[in-house]
Amino acid sequence: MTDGRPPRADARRNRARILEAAHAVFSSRGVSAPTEDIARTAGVGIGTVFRHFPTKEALIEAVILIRLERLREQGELLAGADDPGAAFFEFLSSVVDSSRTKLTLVDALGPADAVAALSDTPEGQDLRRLVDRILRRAQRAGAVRADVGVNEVIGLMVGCSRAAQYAGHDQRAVQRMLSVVYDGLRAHR
Amino acid sequence: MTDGRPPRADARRNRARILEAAHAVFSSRGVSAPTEDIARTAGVGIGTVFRHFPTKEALIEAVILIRLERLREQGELLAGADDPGAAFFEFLSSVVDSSRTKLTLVDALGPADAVAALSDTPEGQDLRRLVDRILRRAQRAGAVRADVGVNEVIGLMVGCSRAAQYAGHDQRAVQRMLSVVYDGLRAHR
Amino acid sequence: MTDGRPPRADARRNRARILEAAHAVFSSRGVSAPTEDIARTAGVGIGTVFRHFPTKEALIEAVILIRLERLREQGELLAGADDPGAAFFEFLSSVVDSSRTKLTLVDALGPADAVAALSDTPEGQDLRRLVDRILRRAQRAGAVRADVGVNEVIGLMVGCSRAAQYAGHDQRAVQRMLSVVYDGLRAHR
Amino acid sequence: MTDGRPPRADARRNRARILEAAHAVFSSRGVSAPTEDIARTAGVGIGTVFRHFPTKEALIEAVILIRLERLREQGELLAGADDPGAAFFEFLSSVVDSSRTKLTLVDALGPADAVAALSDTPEGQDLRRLVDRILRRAQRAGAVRADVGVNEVIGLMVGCSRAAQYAGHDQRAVQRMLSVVYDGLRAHR
DNA sequence: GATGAATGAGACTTCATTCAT
DNA sequence: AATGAATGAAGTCTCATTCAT
Repeated sequence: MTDGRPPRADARRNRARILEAAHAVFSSRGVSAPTEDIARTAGVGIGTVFRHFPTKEALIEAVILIRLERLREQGELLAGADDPGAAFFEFLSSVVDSSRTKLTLVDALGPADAVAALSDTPEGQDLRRLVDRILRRAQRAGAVRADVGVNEVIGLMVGCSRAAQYAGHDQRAVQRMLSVVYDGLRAHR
Repeated sequence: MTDGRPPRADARRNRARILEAAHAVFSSRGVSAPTEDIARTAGVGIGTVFRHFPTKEALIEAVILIRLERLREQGELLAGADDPGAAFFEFLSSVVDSSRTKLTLVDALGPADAVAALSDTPEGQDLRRLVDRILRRAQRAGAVRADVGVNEVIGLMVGCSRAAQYAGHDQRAVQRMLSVVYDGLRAHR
Repeated sequence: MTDGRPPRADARRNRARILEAAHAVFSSRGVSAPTEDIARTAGVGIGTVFRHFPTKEALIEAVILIRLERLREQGELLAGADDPGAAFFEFLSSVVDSSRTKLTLVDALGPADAVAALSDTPEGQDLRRLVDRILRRAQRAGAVRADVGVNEVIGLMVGCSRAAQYAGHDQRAVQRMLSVVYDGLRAHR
Repeated sequence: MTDGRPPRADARRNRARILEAAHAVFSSRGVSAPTEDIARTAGVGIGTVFRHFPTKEALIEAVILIRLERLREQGELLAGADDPGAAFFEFLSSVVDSSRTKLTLVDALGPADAVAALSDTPEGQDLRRLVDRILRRAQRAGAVRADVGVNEVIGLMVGCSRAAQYAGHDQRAVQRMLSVVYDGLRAHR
């Protein structure tokens, strides 16, 4: 009845297409884009979208979770890198880099919800733990000042993403802004 | 139509009330709040809102411009302060502080529009010039590193506002995040 | 602000038109008829319907309340009639007669809700009290058996309405069915 | 296609399960319950439901016909009972009793369709003939007044079912209402 | 100038029915 | 025969904007 059978091949394919389309549409036009457009982009009927994601919110969430997962994968690679300091800053950069879109990690949900998204969902907690690990390692290696915690780092990630978004195409400006924050994060004295 | 006569007293009063109401409503509930609610808060009919601001977008813009103006006033005060470095950082702090709302300076409009708002409007350009002045003074005084320009500073303001928004009520976290950025901004070595 | 001013003339006119249209449409095609059809019938936009009645349910309720009110008016006339027994049966007949439609007094809402509608709303309670009065008067006059109460009478009204609905156009059959129930209601021996 | 072969065993089993599930779901939640829920309750795919019953309406009809058939069976038993009057009233009671559900014999379809269902289908006509038989026997025995016919009796059954539905859980009220109608049906004077 | 009722496009969501697997 | 994913028409409701009062 409530079988654990794997979903049919076509269903899986459509689900992936919808997520891809949602990602594209949300990224370029914001989460307020009509669901119908996502369906069209995915090449499916709107009913199919709602079969896979019962509400629009669920769809947004799913797209965000994928983003979180991607970040986690990247972080996982860096968590064991030789140079803990370099790994930390590289991770920050990759987060910021992945936010050049209208669907920022957390902008999608209201600010309050954003915190929730990172605390309430297993994926969010995973990512949080990972950031914690990367951060502490860098701190132990003396590459990052000791008086910041995960919360501040995540906050700065969010802020830098926003700043980068603001700077738009001007990559040089982004680099300069990041270098300011990075300098601030480095152990001093 | 475009007679140069000054607006009637009640019209001016209504305009002010609408702007105040819009600020309150947008700040607490975001720009997607229905215009009708703003009219109700202002104690006027919805028709009056649209008479003063032909589209909702125009209303949002007007509210933002007021914010910019307030910032400019604060900046103006600091532009001549005794300690140029302190003035610079105080200005940053006041910008961040004024962003604890759902109507961030630039979140309101899409990122692209945001840049436009700061470049295209006279008010935006005024503010920009002011930031430039405060920044250069602090740099000449040796309080801020020389390799950042207005663009980066404004970008960091936006980013810090977002970060503060993210941190929500946790003022201590906000302080720690700001101290990181401020350290990064200070002249080093 | 929250003024008690009477609604504008055109609004009142539209409200009346919508109620009329809703009555007509619901009666002939059932409450599941789309709201759009009611709007079209009333000659207004669909937005106007929802401005006056925030949900479809509210519209249905309003239509039913009018029906209740009409019944109450008829009942009021009979409550003081010379022959209490005749008045009682006449009232029953008028209730049944008014139910030759797809919007029966209570069919509209689920059975449970129906009871609620007659108990929860002031209008329903008014009508209930009125039925009580007419019934008791007839009982005191010896025209109706003493062992039935308001609840049973209202239940029988509902049932007879349904039976009449079932019989459709065959008025003779309706008469015969009613005469059975009326005989049963008369005081015996 | 229309080969006379008997249906496969599993097909027959599924058909039965679907009808059972449809009965359960329609009874408790009304005919507007989604077909998908019936499929789930029956433990089959929705495609299977539509294979057996080409439209939802056909499914509703089938469920109703089963109800008619059950009634016919009960009636058949009573048709030969010793006391024709008691049999008649017992039959009425069992009809009313079987209607404590959201799928009343006839409520399911619009009133017009209901009559049709009882006249057009062989099952409906069978039941009608049966009611006729039970009624006439009771009339011959002097237990029921002579001036009512099948149509009125069926109409009263429908009405009493509705009245009982209205009374809901209050069985005492139901009894009192029925006693009124039964008294009215008895031969008088 | 002010009011707020009217408008209608468009958003989200449901569900009977079809059809590839 | 059975399955359940896909479909899209249709329904309810929102809200920026217009316009008669």
